[in-house]
Amino acid sequence: MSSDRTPAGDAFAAFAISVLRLAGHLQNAGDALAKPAGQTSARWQVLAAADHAPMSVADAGRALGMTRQGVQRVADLLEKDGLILYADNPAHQRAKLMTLTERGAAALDTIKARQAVWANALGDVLGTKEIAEATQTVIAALQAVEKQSVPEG
Amino acid sequence: MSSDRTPAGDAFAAFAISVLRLAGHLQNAGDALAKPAGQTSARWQVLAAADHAPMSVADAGRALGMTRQGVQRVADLLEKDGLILYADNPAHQRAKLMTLTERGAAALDTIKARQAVWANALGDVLGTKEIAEATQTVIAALQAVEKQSVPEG
DNA sequence: CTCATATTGACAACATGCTGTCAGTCTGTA
DNA sequence: TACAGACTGACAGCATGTTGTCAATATGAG
Repeated sequence: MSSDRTPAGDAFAAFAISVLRLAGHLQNAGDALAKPAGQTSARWQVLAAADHAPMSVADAGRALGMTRQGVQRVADLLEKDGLILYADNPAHQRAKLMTLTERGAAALDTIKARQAVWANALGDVLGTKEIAEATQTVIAALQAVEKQSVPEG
Repeated sequence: MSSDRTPAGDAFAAFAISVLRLAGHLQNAGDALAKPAGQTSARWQVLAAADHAPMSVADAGRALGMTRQGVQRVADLLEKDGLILYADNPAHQRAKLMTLTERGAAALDTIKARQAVWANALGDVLGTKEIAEATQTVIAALQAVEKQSVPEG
């Protein structure tokens, strides 16, 4: 019947399930890494974007692959907690630039240090070469999934 | 400084970011595959669990790596839409068994057929061998992340 | 300069999944 | 049998991120 999968299809389906499971664990690990700084994965991502360069909420959304509305909600919470502030943007009256406060920078430093310890340990366990090769396939899959549209409804 | 990452740590961090991005795309693809059947990825997962064997909401939660509360919400929606029904469980008065209705089975078949076409195409593009090797590393990472606890707060 | 168009922040509604809590329902042990 | 502890469904509340919509602000073509 038409719903049978080829061996290659089976392999990709198993790969996809594994990737989704790993992503769940990585998400949890990210939350755990950010927790001692009073943050979460989502807040950490926005802090990191603002640290990379002062940028508007919409900019950060594009950089993070999220909608600007989603970033906006997190950024408003970060501002309320005093981790970022909205600086005037000389080039745009409405689109303020998110910048880290001292507290925000300190929180980000804490998380980065913890993340380094964690990533170094896992890198050692798995092996640099194996990780690099798997990353290539993951990136290839990313591009293929983006390009390959889902079969028409 | 203590937050410097080793080459292996850099490799793992890049790998993690790629995996998280791919997971997002796979999630979107899953929603797109399920959409013509009027379903979503979450509903599809619960339907598939109930199709594999009649099971309680808590059983499905364990099988899917989710909390029973999360499954419960989706399952209640599926029941309301007539895709599953809660059958009496001779072994437990409260824990009813989710079973597919005809409509539910039909929806699942539609999704499975579409998923096969999609997975076969992506498997062809990426290559069975490369996918299998990457899957091994992803699984190894899964086990390592589970085992490796995050550095103490 | 003017005006159609795109961009941006703000707000509401929704989907998904989590933790916490409670009261029923088993289950194993004394 | 009796009862402590585990399991289960139900419900509330929260975090995350999405789509849709609106008004204010830039931007570019004429």
